[in-house]
Amino acid sequence: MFALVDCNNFYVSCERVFDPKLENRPVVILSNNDGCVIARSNEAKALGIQMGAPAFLMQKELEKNEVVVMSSNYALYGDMSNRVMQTLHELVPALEVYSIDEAFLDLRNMPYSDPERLARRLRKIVGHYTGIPVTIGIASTKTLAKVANRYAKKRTAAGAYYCIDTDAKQEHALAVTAVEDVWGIGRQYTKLLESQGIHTALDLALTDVAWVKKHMSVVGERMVRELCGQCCYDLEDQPQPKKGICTSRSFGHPVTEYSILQEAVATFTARCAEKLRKQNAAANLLHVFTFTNRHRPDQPQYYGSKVIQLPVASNSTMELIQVAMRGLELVFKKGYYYKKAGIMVSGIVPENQVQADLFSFDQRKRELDRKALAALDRINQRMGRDTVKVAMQGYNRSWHLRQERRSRCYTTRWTDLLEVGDLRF
DNA sequence: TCTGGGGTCCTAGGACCC
DNA sequence: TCTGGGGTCCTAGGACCC
Repeated sequence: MFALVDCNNFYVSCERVFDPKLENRPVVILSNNDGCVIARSNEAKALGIQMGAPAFLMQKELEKNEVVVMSSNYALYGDMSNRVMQTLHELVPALEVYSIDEAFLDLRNMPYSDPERLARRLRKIVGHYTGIPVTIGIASTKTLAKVANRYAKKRTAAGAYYCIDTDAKQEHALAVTAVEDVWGIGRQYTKLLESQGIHTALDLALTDVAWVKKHMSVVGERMVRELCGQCCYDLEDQPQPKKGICTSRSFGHPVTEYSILQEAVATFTARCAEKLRKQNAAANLLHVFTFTNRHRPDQPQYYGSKVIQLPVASNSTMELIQVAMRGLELVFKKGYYYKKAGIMVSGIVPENQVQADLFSFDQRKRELDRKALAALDRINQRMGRDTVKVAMQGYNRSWHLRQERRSRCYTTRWTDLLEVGDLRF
């Protein structure tokens, strides 16, 4: 059996742990730049506030209903996620972290003969240690565990658990799950399936596998098999090395100046280099892109993009920034209002398997860089991000995100520690 | 004024090899 | 009526996830 543990309204729950005044009130969390709604409390869901809705279009509605609107605080959510995952891992060692708020557990080797008892225990301990409420779905395949989790959430607003351990329960859960809510079915496949009269997960489970394979590839075939209880996806407890790493942001204000764009792109590149070093990898390709605001048809539109092959794979902040600046120079055109820029690195290889180049490879310089960067990572780890940085990243940050209502970094910054006197119930 | 960010997998088709 | 056969690598595009 697999269990899918999913944190309820995760970002809102994180905020509530440190600010109990948010309990029982409608709360929404906005995406970067305070753009769209990306998390909602149950009270906000009940008001009909949609996931992904642009905040500026809902201003009045949010005010009218006295909805608490907050910017997202990823330092907090990331840290709370680690705590939840660590707690789960202590209870069930075979764990796959599937996303910031979800984990699959492999229950095969657990001493509990009664999975529901285990679910109750997991909920209780995670709640006690972290303050985060979770919902648990248990079934014989990952896809069915997803179905069970969804079913549990629908059944009780508070979120609890559901275990698909008999054929009757399986059929029932599938029958009441809309096909669009199946893991792996998005907008396009929903359209296709609805047109064939396939409306529920049960309909899909009973569909001819050959037809599904023809129209939805092997991914669809596996989905159907998993819905029937035939396991196609095992637990992946070892995180796979990334094939591409991307850092990109929308700007708080449109950017027209080359030097500001340079600072932003240099900062994104530094972030990508950090991520590469963290997984002991280096990249062969660097992709620079920047574009204008497509929601402004009154302004001239432009999408600039350039991929550069590095002579030797690298994870050096200095080297990658130099390459990125060359790319940006080729891409930048004067006279546009840039909305967003980013860096993507790919062609990723393990750091210790970098193919050297006969002519441009300077072993000594690389070794010096490596030492300097290790020191830089240690300093920034201890003293905070960008305590030491490359000058090109600048001090200006006028391209900076809008984050008008962000909570404090309660768990990751000493100056933001909660004081007990802050809590007035 | 204003609409997120970061990923994965699969397939088809073209270019090329012997 | 009847194209040779068996491969690899790369890219673009489409679908999906949270």
